[in-house]
Amino acid sequence: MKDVASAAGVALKTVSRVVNGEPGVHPATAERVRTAIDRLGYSRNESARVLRRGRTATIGLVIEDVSDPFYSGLSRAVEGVVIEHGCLLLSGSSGEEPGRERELVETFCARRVDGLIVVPAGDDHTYLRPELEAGTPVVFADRPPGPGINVDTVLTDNAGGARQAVRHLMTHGHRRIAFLGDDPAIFTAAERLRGYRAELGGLFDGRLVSMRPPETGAIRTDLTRMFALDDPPTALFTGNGRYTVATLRALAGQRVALVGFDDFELADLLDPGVSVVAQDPSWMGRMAAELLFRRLRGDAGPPQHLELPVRLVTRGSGELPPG
Amino acid sequence: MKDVASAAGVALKTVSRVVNGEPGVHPATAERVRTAIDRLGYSRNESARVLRRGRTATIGLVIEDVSDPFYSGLSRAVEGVVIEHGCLLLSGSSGEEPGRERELVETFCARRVDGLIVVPAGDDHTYLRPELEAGTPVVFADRPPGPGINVDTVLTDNAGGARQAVRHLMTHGHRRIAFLGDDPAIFTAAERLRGYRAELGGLFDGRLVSMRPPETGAIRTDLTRMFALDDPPTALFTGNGRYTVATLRALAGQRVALVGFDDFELADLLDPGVSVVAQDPSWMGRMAAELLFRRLRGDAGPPQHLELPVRLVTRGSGELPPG
DNA sequence: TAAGCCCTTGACAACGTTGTCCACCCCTCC
DNA sequence: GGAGGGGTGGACAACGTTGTCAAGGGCTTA
Repeated sequence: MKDVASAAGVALKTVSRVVNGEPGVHPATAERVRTAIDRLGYSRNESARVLRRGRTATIGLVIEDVSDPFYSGLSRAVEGVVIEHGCLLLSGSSGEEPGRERELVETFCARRVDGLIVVPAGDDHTYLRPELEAGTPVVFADRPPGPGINVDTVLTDNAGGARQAVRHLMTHGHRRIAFLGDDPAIFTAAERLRGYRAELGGLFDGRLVSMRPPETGAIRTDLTRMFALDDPPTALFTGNGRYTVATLRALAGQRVALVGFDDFELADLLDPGVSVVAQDPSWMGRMAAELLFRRLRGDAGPPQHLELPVRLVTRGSGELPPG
Repeated sequence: MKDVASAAGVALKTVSRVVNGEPGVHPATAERVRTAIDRLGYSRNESARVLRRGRTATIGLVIEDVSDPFYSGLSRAVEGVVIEHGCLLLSGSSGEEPGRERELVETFCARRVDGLIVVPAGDDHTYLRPELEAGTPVVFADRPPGPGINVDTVLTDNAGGARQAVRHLMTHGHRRIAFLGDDPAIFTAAERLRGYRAELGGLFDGRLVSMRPPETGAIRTDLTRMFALDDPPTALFTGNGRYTVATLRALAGQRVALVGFDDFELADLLDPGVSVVAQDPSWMGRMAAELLFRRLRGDAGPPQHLELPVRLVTRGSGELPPG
């Protein structure tokens, strides 16, 4: 910038004014400056700008794993809104480890991101206190923050979705419905289990619940055990996209009524088509980002807690009769 | 930092030393400083640090679309390597628009990323010249840079993969093999078309080539036209994952021999299982990131051009006989 | 006991930008 | 013809950190 100034024969500040499109520069001068900029291939050093102005025009996004379609859809939507606002996105995957979640958040904060969107892995977020007090807006998505932290949150109607799935299966005559899902330490898994249990009411049977890693082998073991019961399950409810796929593999073509949580590509091409309770990850991402930018624009209202509805998509697998 | 210093009764520089774990600080002093840091909730301002040191510990990644499984897999792998090196990842999707690609790259450069990994959308990258001359390493992935730019590049053996796919179908008796793929303005599409054509040799027939948007409707139209020919195709080769899926939908259960480029989840659960030529997106991401960090470590050798092999995965759809 | 050395600490400048404030010039109006 | 005002341009400090250099103090050694 100094070089540009001397090349154009003007003061530093004038170059700054041209670069920032500030008024009060003679067109001819501005033109001379722009020529010098092009000739020298100058580009503004954003770090210095950030240091001086205090805003980084950067948003931090912590998710569980970019390569999971749910989170990559969410990422894409967040990115869209962020770019619209002239900002950039720093993102990282926590891999479901609370330690990495915290590390990522703290690194992002050290870089002074203007705001954060977090899909938490842990359940203690008191470490966010200093940042929140410093005025950095934070939005939680998919899962709520731990106790003692109250900020904007966008969740899915997990329990309601599970109830819909179970009700759908019951409508088609099923009374013995198994649940295959994640560790209930994960908020969404716990909520879905809760909805499943609530809808089943007296029909609930703990032997029909399997909480294992989402691997075909483990799931096959549990399915075998369940099918060997005197009153085996006639239908399955899978707790998320990964479980649905792993379960389909474990079934190896065996036709069993099934409804999954989360939609996935090709669900319609399988035989039978897989009925699901569909979330909309881009909607969630967009909502979270919009809440964040509302805060950045100065909205100081009480924290918002959104719960997005789900949609039952019937494709055949949920309509198979018992037996 | 100033506050921490005065709280601990030491000089600014001493705090800096403690924060950076530099030697030559008395343990007792260091402890006092750390206490002050905790009490005040201080966290280093990375922007200032960057300004002073000149390194941002940030890598920029430009891809086509995070929500595409190929690119999200690549992203995840890049992220892994980047984190291993203590850096963060700024990422953006070009959406296949050269303008956005350039904007993203320039924004990343203005933020002084230490290095860039680019899946280009355009074919003119002369705008990278100033950055390259300034010493910022750039690695191209999946597609090569435009003419006049010679930097590290990681590609897939697209033509070879296409040849394998076609050969596989020919082995199973097919002579009329259609190609459904992307606009050949896209490097990978052009290469796959080239491989397809080369392997077919004299059997090539332009009427069996369809290059349309990857939409089921458009593809169905073209398939209908092809199947109405006097000598209709008996097998299909689809140019990438999106085309494979769109084509399967367009076929609506009709059993036609098919091999697709790109593996995808559930390919094995369809009936028949879908045979594919599989790329490994995480391998590509890892290689690209490792080339980049090799440069950052000072390797000044000539630009490397890697071509990753593909793997034919047979699952049934490629082994269907003609007719 | 004094000289010399290492260990610890601190003062200061610099990174590249922008906000504040001031100086200048030319034009217009009294 | 002089004063005031709007339109330009520039000097300077500050953002928060780190690299350089030097100074102080205690210890060893002759």
